[in-house]
Amino acid sequence: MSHVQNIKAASAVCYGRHEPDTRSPLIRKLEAFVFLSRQDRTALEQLSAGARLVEPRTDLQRDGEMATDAVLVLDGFACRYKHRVTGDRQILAYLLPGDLCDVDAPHLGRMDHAVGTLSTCLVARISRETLATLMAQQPTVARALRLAKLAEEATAREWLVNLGTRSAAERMSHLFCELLTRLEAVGLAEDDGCKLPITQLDLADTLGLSSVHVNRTLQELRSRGLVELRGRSLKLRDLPSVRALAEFSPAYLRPAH
Amino acid sequence: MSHVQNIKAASAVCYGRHEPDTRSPLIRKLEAFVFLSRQDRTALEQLSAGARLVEPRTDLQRDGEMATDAVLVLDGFACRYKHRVTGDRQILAYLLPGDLCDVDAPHLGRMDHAVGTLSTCLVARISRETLATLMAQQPTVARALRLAKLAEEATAREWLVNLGTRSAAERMSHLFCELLTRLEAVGLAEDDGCKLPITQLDLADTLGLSSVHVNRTLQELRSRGLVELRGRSLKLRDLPSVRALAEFSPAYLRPAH
DNA sequence: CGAGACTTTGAGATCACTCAAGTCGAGTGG
DNA sequence: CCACTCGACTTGAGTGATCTCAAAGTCTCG
Repeated sequence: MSHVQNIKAASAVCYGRHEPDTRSPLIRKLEAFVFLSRQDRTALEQLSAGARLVEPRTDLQRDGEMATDAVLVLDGFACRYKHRVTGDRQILAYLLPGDLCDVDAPHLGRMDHAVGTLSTCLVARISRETLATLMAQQPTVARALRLAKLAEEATAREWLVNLGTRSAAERMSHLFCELLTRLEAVGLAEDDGCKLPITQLDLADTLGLSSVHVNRTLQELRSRGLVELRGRSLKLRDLPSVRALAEFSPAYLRPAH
Repeated sequence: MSHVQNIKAASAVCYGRHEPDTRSPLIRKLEAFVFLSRQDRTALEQLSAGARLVEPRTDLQRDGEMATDAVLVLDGFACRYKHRVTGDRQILAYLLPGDLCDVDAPHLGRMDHAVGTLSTCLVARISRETLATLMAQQPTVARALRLAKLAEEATAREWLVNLGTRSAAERMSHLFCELLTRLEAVGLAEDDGCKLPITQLDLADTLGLSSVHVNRTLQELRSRGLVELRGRSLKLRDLPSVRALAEFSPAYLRPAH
């Protein structure tokens, strides 16, 4: 139920103030890496303050500009991406609820890629100073963020293997397994299914395929009883087979375990 | 003349003790990012102590094992790579002279990929403690290493674009431009040429192509007067055209500039 | 109900792959 | 010094995966 369907629905979203189960996805994610104290959680919850709804297909950071502050995704799908001069786009990574991106942006000069929303997103911008204070005062949080970064790097390596060596069906299965696992970690998946609020064109630009071929591959996976993707929701009908096809093993998403 | 041709020749290599021009490649690389004091340089030179020659195709860190210490490449080509259960291999990154890899390996639990030599290499292993001391006592060096890491990440993003969106000839050109630029930075390239001590099969596993297709693409680039690769040495005969074909811009290799 | 974005389908073209054979070159042993 | 071996490179021919182009179908939202 968590993905922002439209602006009105999302306006009602409220994180972690009264109900124990509606922790911010950032906290849920980091708790998979470390044990957070009450102070840690409080500090993290404050990051969500001032979150704003952002339309689909909106840039959060532009390629070539100075990176100013970090971006925290609270709901919806965003991504890092790069455009070629030919107009081709390659998506480099997905930013899902709970992902805090460009923690060390300040070090970097100009961005060498862009960050943008795919669906409507609930997003908080976090200033360099806020972040520095957080990292200094909550060392456990700092450690968790470092581990999250390592997971991000491992994910990039998996994507290289995906693009370099796997067939269309394998690539797509691998991506679905990864997204499902990551969304499960923040409580946004159940029953081997999750929201997938992106277009087939987005998938194509992620997997290095044409959108036509994405469509046909999707049909193939469905006809084999493996995967179903209708509306904006994804269901892995036969998780063991999908994992086997993709050679997916979730270990890389949990470094230091 | 810097690449290790064979074991006897390499045994004579001696870094930065007497001659000002034979600085360790690590120092040359980091000086592209920051200004190093004499103490910084001395500390860095000590890392090269105890370097050993390693045969081609030898693992330096195995996939799935605990990462113990960091690896500093002083000469030769090494890489990060991953094997699929099908036997396919994907090379994830090249480790060239001056590259210090897995600085934060200690954080990580088990390696999610392997590191191995492609050619004969001169390699120093650096313990976690040595590294920690260095980072604590030479903050400038620590900063340079962080910048080097950012460049590594940017490189991985470029590779994703390469594998996802570029044709065989474009991919290969892009890789050549990148390697040339990186080797230039450590004084191992001249005249738009450099050593490239790897096989066509290695190239294939880097570029996500078959070795047969690598061979044919190489011939195409040569017949177009762009690139020559014979023996183990590479020459970009028409650098502007190769760069244009590859859409290569070296900015990503120099963050914060 | 109309417009625009997204998805689906068909058909032909192309890029890259596989398999298999043959060549080349460096190193080895007789 | 030659013959042999092994790994790397090259070549040809056929195959298959994926792409492009173009048109039609569907859904959503105003």
